[in-house]
Amino acid sequence: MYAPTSLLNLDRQLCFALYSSSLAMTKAYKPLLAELGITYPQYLVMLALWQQSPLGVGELGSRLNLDSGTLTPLAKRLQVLGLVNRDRSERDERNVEISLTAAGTRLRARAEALPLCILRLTGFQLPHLESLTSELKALREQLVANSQASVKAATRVTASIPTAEHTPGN
Amino acid sequence: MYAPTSLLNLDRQLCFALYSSSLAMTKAYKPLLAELGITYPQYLVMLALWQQSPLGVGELGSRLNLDSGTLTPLAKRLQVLGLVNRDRSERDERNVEISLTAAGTRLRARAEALPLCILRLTGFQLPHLESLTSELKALREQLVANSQASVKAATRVTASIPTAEHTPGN
DNA sequence: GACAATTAAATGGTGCACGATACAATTCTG
DNA sequence: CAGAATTGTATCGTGCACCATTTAATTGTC
Repeated sequence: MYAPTSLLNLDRQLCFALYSSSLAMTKAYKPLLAELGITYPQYLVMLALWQQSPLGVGELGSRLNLDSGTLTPLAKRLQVLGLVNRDRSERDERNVEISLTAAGTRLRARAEALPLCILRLTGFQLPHLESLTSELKALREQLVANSQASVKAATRVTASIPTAEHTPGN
Repeated sequence: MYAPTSLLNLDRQLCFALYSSSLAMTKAYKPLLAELGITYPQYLVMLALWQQSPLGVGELGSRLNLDSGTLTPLAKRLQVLGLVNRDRSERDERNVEISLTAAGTRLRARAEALPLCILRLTGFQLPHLESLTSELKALREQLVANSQASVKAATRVTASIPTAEHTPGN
């Protein structure tokens, strides 16, 4: 059985290009991160904390677009590694603040070599890499905004909650 | 603690842009695929099979860049859903052929609406989407080729297997 | 100031991804 | 043609992602 080219062709799908290049990127990082003793999602958390520490679980989640079900166990593993602390906020006991330990801060120096290693692996020129990065950021924002709009529109119908604004017509 | 802009800045990372836009894409597909009763990786397998069926596990893996540890249980779930068959090849009993059932073939018609739905969610023009797709494909190929080269080079050193060719000298 | 809504994390369950290993069928080699 | 290497799947263990639910703390309201 064979189907000719169509809109469903695997190699035409943006979704698949995104999916497989993201997995390939993760694999490219893996041996480099293994030397630091962390996984790829753990590295992303460290990147966020190297920019600002401490960060609450929720704030971390909104920066990385991950939820507490992902971040709670991940942060616990980083804690076991001695890279972060997890402490309840005193002002609001609901909040858990993730902060860098001394070892976590020190790790940053060893991580600084990574961006250049990866740049080389891509074979891209820096400006090209940067424009691709910002295009993907724009794509993500579009998807998040429009997906939410669709869900909201559906909710509005099923729950019949009247609202003042117009929904952008899917 | 606050660190100013640097090469490690989260929003500058191509890896993070890829990672988060890929997850956002998966979430955008989720409600659409829920109506078909399948998950996103299952959808990718179906895309491959709609192009050609049957496909061996290995062939499927090389098209999707996934290994048997991922595909075997995934294909079993598709089998439980009644969308595919899994049969040992008669010519070579090691091979397991994944083939569409009648229901699996029928599902294609319902999936044909998806690409346009997603195109709308991206807010992109079709040519823009296509160029981004092929750029990501090129990126993936670069990463796969260069990552393998690095690993090979490392293996060559540690195992001291002499070879004739030069390794691209990162 | 009790009590209902809201908010923030944590928990439990499912489905990937993937490395390492195991196992069986096939192919290669002497 | 017997044993060794190779090949193709399956299995197991770990670590995500994410949904739905739970629990605890805070805020809003009467």
